[in-house]
Amino acid sequence: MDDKSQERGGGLEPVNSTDRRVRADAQRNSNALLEAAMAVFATSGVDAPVREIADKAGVGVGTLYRHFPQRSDLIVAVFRNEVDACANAASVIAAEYGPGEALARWMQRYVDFIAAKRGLAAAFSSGDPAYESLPLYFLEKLRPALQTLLDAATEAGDVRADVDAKELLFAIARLCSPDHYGGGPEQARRMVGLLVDGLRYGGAPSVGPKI
Amino acid sequence: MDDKSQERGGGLEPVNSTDRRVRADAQRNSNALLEAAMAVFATSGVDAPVREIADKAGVGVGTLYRHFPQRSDLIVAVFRNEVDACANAASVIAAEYGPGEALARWMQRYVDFIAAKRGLAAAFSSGDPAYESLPLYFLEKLRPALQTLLDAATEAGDVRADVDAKELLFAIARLCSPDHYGGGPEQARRMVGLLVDGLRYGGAPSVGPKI
DNA sequence: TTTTATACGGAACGTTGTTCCGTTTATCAA
DNA sequence: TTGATAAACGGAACAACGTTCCGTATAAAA
Repeated sequence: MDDKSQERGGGLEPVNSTDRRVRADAQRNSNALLEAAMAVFATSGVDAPVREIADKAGVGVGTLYRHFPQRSDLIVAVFRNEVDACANAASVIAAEYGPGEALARWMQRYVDFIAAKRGLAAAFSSGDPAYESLPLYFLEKLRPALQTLLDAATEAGDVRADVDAKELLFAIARLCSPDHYGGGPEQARRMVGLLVDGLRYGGAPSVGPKI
Repeated sequence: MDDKSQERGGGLEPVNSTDRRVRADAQRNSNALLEAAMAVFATSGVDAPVREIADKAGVGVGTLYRHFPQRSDLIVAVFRNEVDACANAASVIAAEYGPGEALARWMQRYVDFIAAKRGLAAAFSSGDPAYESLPLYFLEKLRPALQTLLDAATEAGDVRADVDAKELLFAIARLCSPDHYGGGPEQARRMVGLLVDGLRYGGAPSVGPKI
């Protein structure tokens, strides 16, 4: 909506172009609130009361609402934060492992993210316009991350070339979906593992179905 | 949980085996509440306040809670009611049209139901144990209804034989899912129409992929 | 009609998201 | 270093919600 959101992406330069600098305690509290919200959402779910988050951050609710004018803003911030973390993990993992292994490991990292996001997913589908921008953000951050891993693995001959990063992201998200009544989270892991093996299958030789 | 739920399925014999008969006003109010809830949920969504429903039914909140001890009970009742309506529509439509046409028409009826259920779907995935029984109810009511239509259409040679009713139900539900970012409800209709055409395709001749 | 179990209505309670405002404090100019 | 001041703080207060409670009204049985 409005662009007065200061440094939502977690920037570390608290300078406000025309005004004073952002006060140190404000920055500190904002970070504390984000961390507290992350922890509370993880333990008590997204429906946890804001007071619980404010308490955990050691601030009053007034302060909470100063930084996150609505409850949904807090949820959005946590989501974007975790999307960023997941996207950033790609380059870290890529620096540590070979292309094929890196791809597989990041996949599982992504599954963890989706599984954690599960509680939030319901909120996103609630029709609240506050969450409208999230799918786009999700795609813009995660697609390039995965694409880079895919390209590297493809060039190394570890993985077939005919897979679309976006489709892969959504396919995995669906595999983790709870609509498969009866299947637990380990089923999701198995399915995703299968998917990754499928990617590896057509690695160097160009066999297999070329849809 | 407990089985003191009197006549949840909409039975019309208000006799309580060992006690007195159910009071007429109680039955009347219960029906009024169910109808009001259906209307309110359709217009204001499942998050509509209970007072709004009580008002629409011309009843106090105390009466509402006498019939539906928890908010979720009201949602469950509306859901089951609409599942019943959708299931019952099958035989009505079957009596009015030929097997193939009946199948196609009921499909669209089912799509309408799923679309209306959309708001409720989020609540079901919320992990609230109050909704645990719904998927089973959904399947137990709707699968036989679709199976009957499918059998008739198959026997008439209008439709191929190698389709599972349960899978079809879930497939359509997924086609109507909002996760296909950007696609509106008309896209769902198109996709389902495509699916129905696919069923018709392998009708009398047994060609086509036999997965 | 009288009786009585039952259902009714809506005030009242506890918990939520959100707002408000008097108080505190980090920053800047002197 | 030291006021001045804009900014941020804390938590009481508010509105709206789901839910409970209980005095009152009433349909059904005697």
